[in-house]
Amino acid sequence: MTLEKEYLDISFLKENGFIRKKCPKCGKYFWTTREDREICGDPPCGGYTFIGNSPFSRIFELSEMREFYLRFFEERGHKRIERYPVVARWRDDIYLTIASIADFQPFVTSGIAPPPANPLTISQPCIRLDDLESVGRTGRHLTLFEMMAHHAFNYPEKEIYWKNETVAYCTELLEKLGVKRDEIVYKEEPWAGGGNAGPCLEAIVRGLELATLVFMNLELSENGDIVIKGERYRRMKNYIVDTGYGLERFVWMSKGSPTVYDAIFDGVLDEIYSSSGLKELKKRDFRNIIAEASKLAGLGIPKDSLPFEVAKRFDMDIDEVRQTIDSVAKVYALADHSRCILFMLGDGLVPSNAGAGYLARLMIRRSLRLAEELQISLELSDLVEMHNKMLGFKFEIPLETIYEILELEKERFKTSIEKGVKIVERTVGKKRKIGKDDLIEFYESHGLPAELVYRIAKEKGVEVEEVDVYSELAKMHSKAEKEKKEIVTLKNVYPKTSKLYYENPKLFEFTAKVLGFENGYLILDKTAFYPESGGQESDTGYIISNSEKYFVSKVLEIDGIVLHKVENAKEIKGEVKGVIDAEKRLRHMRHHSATHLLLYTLQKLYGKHVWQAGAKKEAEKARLDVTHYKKLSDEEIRRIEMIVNKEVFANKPIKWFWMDRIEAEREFGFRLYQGGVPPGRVIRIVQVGDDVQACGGTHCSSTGEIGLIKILNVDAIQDGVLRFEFATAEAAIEAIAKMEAILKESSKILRVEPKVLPRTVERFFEEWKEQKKEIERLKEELAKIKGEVLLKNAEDFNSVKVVVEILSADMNELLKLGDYLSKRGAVGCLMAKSEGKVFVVTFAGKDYDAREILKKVGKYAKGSGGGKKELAQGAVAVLPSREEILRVVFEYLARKS
RNA sequence: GGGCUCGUAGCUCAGCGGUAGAGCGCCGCCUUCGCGAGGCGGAGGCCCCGGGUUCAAAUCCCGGCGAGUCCA
Repeated sequence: MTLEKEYLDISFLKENGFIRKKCPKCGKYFWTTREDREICGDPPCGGYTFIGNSPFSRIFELSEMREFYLRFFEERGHKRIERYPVVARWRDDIYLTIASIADFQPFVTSGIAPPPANPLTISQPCIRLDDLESVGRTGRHLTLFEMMAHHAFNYPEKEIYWKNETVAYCTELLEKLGVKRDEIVYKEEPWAGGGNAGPCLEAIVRGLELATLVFMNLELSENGDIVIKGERYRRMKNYIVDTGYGLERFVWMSKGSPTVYDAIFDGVLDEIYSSSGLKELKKRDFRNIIAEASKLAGLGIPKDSLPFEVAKRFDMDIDEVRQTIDSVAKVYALADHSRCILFMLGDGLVPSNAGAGYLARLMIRRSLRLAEELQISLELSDLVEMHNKMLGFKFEIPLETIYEILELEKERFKTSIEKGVKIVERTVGKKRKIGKDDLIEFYESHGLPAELVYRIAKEKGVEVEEVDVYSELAKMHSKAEKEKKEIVTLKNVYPKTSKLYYENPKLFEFTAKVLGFENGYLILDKTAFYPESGGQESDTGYIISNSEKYFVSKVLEIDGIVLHKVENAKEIKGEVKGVIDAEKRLRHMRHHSATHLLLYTLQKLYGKHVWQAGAKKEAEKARLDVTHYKKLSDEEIRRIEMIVNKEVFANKPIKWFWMDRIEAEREFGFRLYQGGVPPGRVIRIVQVGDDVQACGGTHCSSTGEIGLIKILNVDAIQDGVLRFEFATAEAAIEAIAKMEAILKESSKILRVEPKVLPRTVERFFEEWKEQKKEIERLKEELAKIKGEVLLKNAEDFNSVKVVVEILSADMNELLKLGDYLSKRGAVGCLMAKSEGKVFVVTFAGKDYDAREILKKVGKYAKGSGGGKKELAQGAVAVLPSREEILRVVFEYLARKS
């Protein structure tokens, strides 16, 4: 089945003079009111024809356009919604908000939760890094853009509006902006993404795609009957109007500027140009060149051949054109990237070497490199400040924090490059030629762009293999595989388990009805057993059935059904009694409440960029991972410990209640979702002191019950993420006792008071080093003295001194002695019995080979070894007599001379 | 989350199975009226930690810890 008929039933199009045509170039269908229009006009089937000639009736700035759009839809019954953060904290499948619909996935789109309003309109800043390389070069790509949208969520029992209304709105909006109806092209293009799909119309005006109207009515399904882009889909019960209008593109079209960058970054571009160290950028006549390049890019001409085409048209030198385009592209990219960075950091992303934070670091480093290549005198923070002023947006993170992060990142990048340059210089100094593998290693392991390697190699006059490192890397990474998780599946269907612990976390005994028993897992109608979730470990305890006691070792939850893993049970039926290990549960509860309190304290002390990045609550200790851009000193950690404990001592109440998710989000914001986003229309809110979070865990009834919070350790698990390990109440006392025991034991061994332990240990360590050196020196001395004696008593072979001796010494001493003798031209063999084997050292002066002597000895006494010509070492299994060895050595000498 | 690189003297690093090295810095001496420069000499190493292989491990293998980097 195809989607074709989905387009044919849009009666609005037919009733308003649109006719369906097939583009002879791309073979796709499109709608237009003009009989004489042949092609769809979408690049590459045509080019931009609005540059320098806008179809709009007036010019719009970003904020004017945004307001115009939102008001247009407000006036047509849509509710205006505040933008969501660009960091998609409510999603576990994507790091960044890539579309307005991403705000409502997965719970709203799947029908589990209601939308915040219906229909609604929003202007959602989105970040897409897929086409990073194109930014600045094509004239239209941006890493951050605002997707203006109107959405309608339709359900089987209630439809808001569907295709006709959507196309009508789009047409009306464009006409209101001055676009003639016969300039509008609606191109059919099936859409798929994020597990959903559906028919889609692209609204194209003069070659530029201004909006995408998606009619999302399909979902991924293995046995679906509709195939789009190789995946199978089936129809959804609910269906969604998902539109996307590019704010920046609308502004661009209104101005008819050469590029989208010229339309939206005007002030910033001027600043970059005038502070640039490059001469040609300070001239303004290059703008025609750029306009032409942009138009050509819009025609779909590959970016590599752009300079050639432009040079042809302007009758210019191709290298000059290439250089100009290259430099200007860098200016554009820098303007774009710095705005993206403002949103990333402003919405609380902390740069890191892994995870979401890496994306921020990537953008910052690219920008720093661009700024350096352009030799601009402005700092990254200056650009960020300009964007911030122009936008007039409110960000959660204060600018001062953003500047501090940028400064730190700049320093990090600098040291990393300095280090890298050294590595390259070393390699270049050693090798004749730098190959493909070297270039890849430089980039992947040390973060060094190929351009830098070329430059250094050129300076040193070393050849470098000509390869496209980046496409090589892309090839390597495309092979990545995905793993599948294993999950427990149930044979029968059960109702959701009623969770008694939600209302009373101190209920440790209960009775319940058995609904099923599969694979050792017991399913009840209700339970007080807490299943593992939210980082809180599951309860353990007993199930008593017919006066038999079964151990419950693990509890988990699947789709609202709680599974109790019961040990050594064959069958359980009827009514059972559940008994929970109360001690363990209480410890979990204290750790859980303490985790909330610690996070709250950290956010209060350091700022809103502090987010939970993971947590685990066990009986002995708990851990909390948070994002923060700096490491903490010991003093700071002690201060945090003190402050968080004051919250404990203040004995503030802990409350939990159910709340409408939309209302909760409105009242408390997204900071609710520190531990992830719970599904459902109504969510459980836990208030620990002044902290509020969405949480399904079990908690104490007041902060005082936590007793005491002892921070055991803090370390960085990656750049930008700190891990706090801590313990509460009994667990804290246990942990402290453990430390104390270690201290006591250590001081007992040294027979000192714990408080002088550091000093004593230091003294011992120093003395140990001192004595080690002394022993070394004495051994050296001893070897000399022994050596002298041995030389005096040496045998003689054709005036070569031969020394063979069995001593009591260790390997080190034998070697020193052997070395001494060898240097004095003696030949021979030393042996010593030690540690259950016999060490052998042979030496041979200058004219013989110690390794050969060792071989002979080894053959005679069952052993092996090796070394240098002058001195060799090894071991043998049996200890021969001195005479026997002497004979072997003499035999060797006799054969050699 | 996954991959890769690196942990050796105070610093920058070499060595990559066979008795731990270089340059810079530090200390002393010579030279100088003094400083600098130069010359000579010296101090300074749990070769990140823990296992394993081997006659022998800084070096090879496995596991940790730490630093860096790329990708998702």
